[in-house]
Amino acid sequence: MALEHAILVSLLEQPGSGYELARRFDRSIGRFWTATHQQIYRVLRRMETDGWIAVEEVAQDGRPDKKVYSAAAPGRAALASWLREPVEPETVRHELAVKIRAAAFDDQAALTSLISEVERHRESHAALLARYLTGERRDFPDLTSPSAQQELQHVVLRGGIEYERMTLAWLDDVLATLHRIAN
Amino acid sequence: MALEHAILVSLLEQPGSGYELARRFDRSIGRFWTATHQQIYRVLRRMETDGWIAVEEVAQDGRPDKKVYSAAAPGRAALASWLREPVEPETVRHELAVKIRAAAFDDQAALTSLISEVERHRESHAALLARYLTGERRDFPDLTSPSAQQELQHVVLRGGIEYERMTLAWLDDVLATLHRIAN
DNA sequence: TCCTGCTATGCAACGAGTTGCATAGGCAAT
DNA sequence: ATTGCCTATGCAACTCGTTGCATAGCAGGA
Repeated sequence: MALEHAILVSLLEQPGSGYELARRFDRSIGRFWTATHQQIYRVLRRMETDGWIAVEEVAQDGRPDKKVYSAAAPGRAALASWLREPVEPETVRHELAVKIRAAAFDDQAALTSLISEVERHRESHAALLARYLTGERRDFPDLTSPSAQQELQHVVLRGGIEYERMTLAWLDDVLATLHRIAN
Repeated sequence: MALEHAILVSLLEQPGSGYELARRFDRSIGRFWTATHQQIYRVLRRMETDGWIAVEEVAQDGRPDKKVYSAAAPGRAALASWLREPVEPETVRHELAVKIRAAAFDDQAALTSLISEVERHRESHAALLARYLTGERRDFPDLTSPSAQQELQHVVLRGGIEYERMTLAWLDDVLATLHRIAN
């Protein structure tokens, strides 16, 4: 279980409310660990009960109040001991790959609809890659001596960028293959 | 939900028992859709109740009996309508990426233990890539006119191969970065 | 002989994750 | 004026996925 830990890392990088965390998970972190707002709120409450995080109620004008969370000492300790545990292999759930193999057992129409699905998929990966690259230029300009935190955030982002590049190239391969079959 | 569909595809490619399916999921399909044997048995029973698959009890000598499942017409129909639904974006749960960012908030010892974790991770990806490449040579020799099924299986495998190559390169980048920070 | 490991299936309990819905004020556009 | 969207938090019900355990026969090695 690592949602707690992903939240702790995010709060250490920058304190925030459940809502803000949910949006961060939709952006950068979310590509490595997805979570909905309900999940986040539930886990935040548990973490607060366990003393892993501290809360501060913040009144805002023009907007509902929010609870700003930040990592507390027991949370840091929990994160430290988790860091020393062995890493589990990443789990991938690639629905598209299953569909591609499924297309062998269906007709021409299914192939055509799959092609447009793959194209749509390709679009969204291209858009995400563009967003990553923009973020990289903004957040990681050439520095003579970046901090450890920046270096680590950057290498994870580079992983995302390379993943998207690889995926785009593979989707092109998939499209070429589907067209060859459908000809 | 796509475990049903992944099982259907696997049964269409080749009928088999729950146990055999579990092993297939540990091999090829498992890298695109993971499932434990308990999950598989539970879903198989549901699919049988719904008439998606047919069962045949097969006695074996020297081994326990097994139930060999195969896809039935309603199952094929369910697969066909699923194929026409929009694809959801793949979900990735990349614990290692979270740990790398977490390392910014811990000490030198954590960094050292993370480095050996990344190296172990790298080993297993290298081993998987080797297995994929062996499988590719075995299952997809140069053919003048491969079947649609072969083409589709092959393009999915190429995706796995490229994913592993990309991951290996990234893990090297991660190791270089971690060493730079630890120096 | 005992221990380990493989084939083969399954139950029970729990924890993780999803879906639908609810509240509630403010802002912007139609 | 009403509709729709954004911030902000949360409950309830459900399904999915994991973990631990159980059974049971056979094979192979210390």
